[in-house]
Parts: sequence; C-alpha cells; structure tokens
Amino acid sequence: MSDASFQSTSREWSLSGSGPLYIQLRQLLENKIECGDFRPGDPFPAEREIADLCSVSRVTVRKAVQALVADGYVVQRHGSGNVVAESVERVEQSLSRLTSFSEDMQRRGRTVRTSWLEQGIYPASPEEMIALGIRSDTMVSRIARLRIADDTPLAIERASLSTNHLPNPEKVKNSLYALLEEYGCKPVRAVQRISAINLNAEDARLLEVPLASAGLRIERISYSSHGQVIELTRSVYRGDAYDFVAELQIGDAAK
Amino acid sequence: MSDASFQSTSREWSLSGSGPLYIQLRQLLENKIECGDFRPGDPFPAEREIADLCSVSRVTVRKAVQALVADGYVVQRHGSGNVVAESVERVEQSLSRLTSFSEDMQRRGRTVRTSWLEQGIYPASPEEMIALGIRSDTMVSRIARLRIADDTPLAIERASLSTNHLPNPEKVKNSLYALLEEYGCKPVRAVQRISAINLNAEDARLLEVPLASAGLRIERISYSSHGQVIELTRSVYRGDAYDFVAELQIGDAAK
DNA sequence: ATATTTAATACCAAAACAATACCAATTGTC
DNA sequence: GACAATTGGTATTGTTTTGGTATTAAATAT
Repeated sequence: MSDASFQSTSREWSLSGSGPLYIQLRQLLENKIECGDFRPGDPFPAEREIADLCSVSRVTVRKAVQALVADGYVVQRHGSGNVVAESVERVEQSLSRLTSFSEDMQRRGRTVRTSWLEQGIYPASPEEMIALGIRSDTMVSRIARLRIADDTPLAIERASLSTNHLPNPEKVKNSLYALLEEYGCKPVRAVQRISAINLNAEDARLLEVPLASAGLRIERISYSSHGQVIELTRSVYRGDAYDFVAELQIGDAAK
Repeated sequence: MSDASFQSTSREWSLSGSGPLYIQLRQLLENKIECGDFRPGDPFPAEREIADLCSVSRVTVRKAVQALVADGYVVQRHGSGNVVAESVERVEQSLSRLTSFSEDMQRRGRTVRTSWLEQGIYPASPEEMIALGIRSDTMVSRIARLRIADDTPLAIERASLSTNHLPNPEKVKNSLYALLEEYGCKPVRAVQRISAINLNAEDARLLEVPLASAGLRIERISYSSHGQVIELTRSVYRGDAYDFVAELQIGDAAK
C-alpha cells in the first residue's frame, strides 16, 4: 500500500524512448519478464497499477499487455488479475528414477536383439541443432536402431550426437556409452521427457502395429559431468508391449 | 472487539500486511505451524476463536484454514474441531508432484478445476482385488475425478482403496492423503507403471479428444510403511497436452 | 483535406473478497 | 437417551478489485 518508489532492479518504470508509448511499454514489460524481474508463475502487476507507475493511460497499458498476451508471455484473468505465463504450453510433471530398457528386459527374462536402421553422419536438423547446441552448418552423427525382444519389435531408438563427441558412428556395435567412454565424454546425467503419441506410418511399420497405435515417446538429453550436452535420443516404444516403471520414496526424511 | 492486542506467543495475531486478508492469515497460520507454535498432533484453534483474535470474519478464517487443509497441514473434523496434521506435508508434496496439478498449473497461470466422476463404495473388480490384495467378496472405495485446466480436461484419475483404509470415500474433498492420515495409513512408497494406450470411448469423451487418440496411462500402487498396499490409482493423461519429465543420474550412483 | 494511428476519459462486466445469518454434526452433561 | 453447547459447513449478499469495451480527441501519415 505504501508508495511505490521502490525499485526492484536496474530498470525503472520510465518511458523515455521515442515512438508510440504502447510499443515502448511492451518492450519494457517484456524485458522485465525476460530478465526474471517478474517470475513466471506469479502475478503480473494490475493494469491500473502499471498505468500509475508509468503515468500513462490504462488503455495504453492494456494495448501493451495485450501484445504480451498474444505472444504468450502473460495470461489474463478477469476479476483476479494477470499472471506471467511459462512459455511452454505443454504441461510437465517430474518423475523420479526410471528403469532402463536392458534392465527391464533382463528382469523379464527376454532375449534382446538389435537391428540397425541408420548409422552415419548427416546434416543437423533444426531440432538437433537446438538440443545439441550446435551451429547450422554442422554435421551430426546419427544412430538409429530397432530393439527387438523375443522377435517382437519393441522400440525405435534414434540417437544424435555432435561429431566432436562421436566422429565415427559406424563403429558403434553394441553399447554406445562404452564407445563414448573411450572418448572421455561419458554422460552422467540425463533428462527424459515422456509423452504419448499416435505412431506415424514409418514407426508403425517398423514396430509392426497398426497405423496410429499409441506409442510412448521418450526424448532424452544426456549431459557430461561438465554440463555439456552429449546426446539427444528420441525413442518410440510400443504402447501395447512396454511399460516404464518408476519407483518413488515418499520419505518423512524431509526437514 | 478492541482488546485484540493479546498475544499468545512470539508472533502476534495482527494482520498488517497488504493483499487479501485470507492470504495473510493463511501465511500467519502456516508460520505458526512451521515454527512449532502449534505442534503436529493436536488441536488447532477453533475458527471463531481465530476470527475474534484477528478481528476478521469467520468465513475469512475458513478460507485460510481450507487452504491449509488442501495442503495437508490441517485436518478438519465437524463438531469436534480442527487438528494439526502430522508431517503429511511432505507426503502431499511428493505425491502432489505426480497427481495434482495445482502447483504446476498455477505456475503457468492456469485455473484448475476438478470434476468428480465417482465417489463411493463398489464391488471390487478383478484388477483391484489383485492389486489391493483383497478377497473377492470385499467392497472397495473408489474416487474418480477429472482434472481440468482452463476448461481443457487434462487427466482422469481413478483411485481404489480398501474400505478398511478409506471407509468413507464420499468425504474426500480436497486432499485424499490428509484424510488417509486420520486413519493412520499414510503411503510412504509407490511404484508407478507408465505406458501408452489408445483411449477408449469413455476416456476420449471425457478428455474431449478423438477416439483412439494416444494417452499416457499411469498405474500407481502406494504402500504403507508396513509394506501394505494402500491405494491403486489408474490415471490417464492426454497425450497431446502432457509430458512427464524424469531426471536420471547415470553411472556409479545407481543402485 | 482525409484517413489512420494513437492515447485519453468514462463506463461495463466478471470474478474475487469478506461479512451476515443460518444449517448440521459432534461432544459433553444432565 | 435427551438436550444444550460447541464446532465445522453452507447459502446469500453487498463491496471491492480487476479486466473488458465504447467513445472521443489529438497527432500523424497519406
């Protein structure tokens, strides 16, 4: 309630630039979000409040805010106020540890076979560029294999690595990680994103299931001990034949 | 009431901050619990008492208290009074990461709604009998709810419990785990099985997606500290709107 | 001059907030 | 067991806050 001359960070609330006010204001607000001045998740200042702070009309503020809404920066909520949104529209939830493919298969006593689909060096796709953090003119090593358990195709694994980390993808025979260890870039941490998809034509054929069957899609990014991205692996598992098992401890250990 | 300057402990009962009263009050009460002012185990001040102390309406107190109930801090008991819950908060938080959206959704500025589909006692299905380890003539408590964010249905949760552990499923309002705490059977461990399915007619209708769309199916079995099965929860998430994220440590730390 | 953009004023509508009054369940006492 | 006191539960309503919209006037571009 007290006066708002308090100033949280380096940037102020003054509009001293040139051009339309609502454009300047939009820039100002966007910066405040990008800088982390407004944390995604919590309330965005009310429109009248911003209007007072910047000494402009509320409609001007509105125009700026609406531009941010259009770009997905903030969500408007009539009666309760606006909030800073997270940029992703897909909802995420965390799990603890997951069992790995081989681990799981062994436990179920099944025989595992691998069929190679792809093994070589190719121009990087946009998705690979982003995930691996490489430039557009770089090549990447790709390894794609079909996992077969007891003559039933279970999963397709497509791994992409920078050629720095894996210059000779054709040499991978069994364990990718064993070879990586030779080059001294062993992954120590990984983040997996698990979602459900309807299989496309190619994947459905490979997995020998009808088109549009449900599949588990797992995108994994592995990091070295230095925090460097090592590999991007996109896998698709047959939904009708594979389960991921996660075990959680719900400890009182907290506090 | 003028003489509210009375002060029971280190902290006062005055609300001098800014913002909605019930939020301030919630904060105040939560602090008192965290500080050990109210010890877990026994009685929480009556609502009318708090109302007098803070010179606010009882409904305001109620709203604050209900927020605490939703987070598992307090258990309400009609007629006899409220009770400070045990260290449920960690349980709630951990399981919360898996089941409830509220936190994640609020972070994204989305409004969360829950629609109850089923709440009662029914004859056990074969699957439930096996998972819960009960005899064929036993009844089970079922709770089924639809999780909705911004008018977009995101998930269906179907929980089944033995009637020994949850004799009154219709009483579950917010937190299932807070209620379970009353009966002294709180889950400490859970195993989740994640798979992909093509949604059946009913689930597709509820989630407002085309028939046979891909969905994430998560089956969770929670255990008490005695290794007894507490609950079986079968959830279905919209594949096009939900990701699960898992972070893994690779290598030595395993096992 | 005329049309478009810009920004202000004033008013509308929806949601949340908080208070009053009343209902229902449990407990203790007689 | 009946009854009263205490406690949580609910409905209703008025107020406040907040976003939403129409209108209008000035500035700018065409």
